[in-house]
Amino acid sequence: MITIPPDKPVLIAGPTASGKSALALHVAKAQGGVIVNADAVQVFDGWRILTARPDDADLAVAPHVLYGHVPFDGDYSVGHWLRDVARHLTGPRPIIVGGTGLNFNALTQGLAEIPATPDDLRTHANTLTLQHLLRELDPETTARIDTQNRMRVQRAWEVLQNTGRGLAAWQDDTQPPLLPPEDAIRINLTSDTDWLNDRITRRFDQMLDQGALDEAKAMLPHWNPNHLSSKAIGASELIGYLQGEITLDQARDAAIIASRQYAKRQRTWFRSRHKDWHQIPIDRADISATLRFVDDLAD
RNA sequence: AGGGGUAUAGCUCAGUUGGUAGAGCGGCGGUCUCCAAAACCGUAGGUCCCGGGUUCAAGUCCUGGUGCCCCUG
Repeated sequence: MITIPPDKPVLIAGPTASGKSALALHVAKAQGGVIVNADAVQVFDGWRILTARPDDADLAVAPHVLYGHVPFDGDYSVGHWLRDVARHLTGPRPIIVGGTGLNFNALTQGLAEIPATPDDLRTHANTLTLQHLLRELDPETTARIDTQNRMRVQRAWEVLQNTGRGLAAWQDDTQPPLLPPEDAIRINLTSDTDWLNDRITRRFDQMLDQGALDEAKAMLPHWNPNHLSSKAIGASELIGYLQGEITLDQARDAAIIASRQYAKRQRTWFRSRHKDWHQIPIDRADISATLRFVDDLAD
């Protein structure tokens, strides 16, 4: 049998459509545990098919947590996730799976504990120009961030405004991680790019077959591109089709391209940050062979 | 068959009064400690359909051909 130490959490990271969830499910089925979502978009309700959230059959196989537990119009971020995931580190062995690198980073490397930005401050910040934000930043922080990246600059500005302390100073005070890397079995799924791109295409068509359009129709009355859940790849594309702005083919192509680009970003992130994780080439092994590989890791 | 139009980067197109070419998208590489399925940065691609001509010089003008589109029969 599989001999993963029963108490060590399992971390499974990999690009979109690489088969992370299937692997997590197999591990859970074989040796128990709770599957914990580490994906930034699967936490939201709504868009279940489009975000490839586990279906009823999956849920029957193993307990799943942090999937669809946030309203589709709700707010969420790494901080929320870290607090949520903390509650699942003490019970049955968690199998933490997802494609959001920032989440794994916060979990295993730590995240500065900074008071949340109040809504009205965020709203106000949204109206300011990049130049204005930069002008009011502390030099320490300015030197550390990408000053051309509006979102990073605004985040830094909000922190300084809200707390009176620079983001750099906060980051320097980052506490030890909730889950040190060595305390977890870390699996990083890799694959040939062409292989994955093909899977991305097939998966989107599968989503359409499974009723992604009906899902989009159901979401249409509530559609608001500003909702975090609206960032799900394919959402704005399918809504655009339903609103007659583009053809279904165009929506499909755009969604597939966006997925490929997302996968590329994930690959870049994992390549640089998950160097010391176990690398599993998922495209060169079937699930059972991969499971044996996982099994070997624990020896 | 006749008339008109068009042919420039993988795709859609720009190229001013002739001075050997650009953009957007896509591709590829990278950054990123609280919007991360986000945001951002960098980079490689072109025998300008083919042949001939005018000219110091042609993507740009003339001519023959070919492909595609439209109109008329």
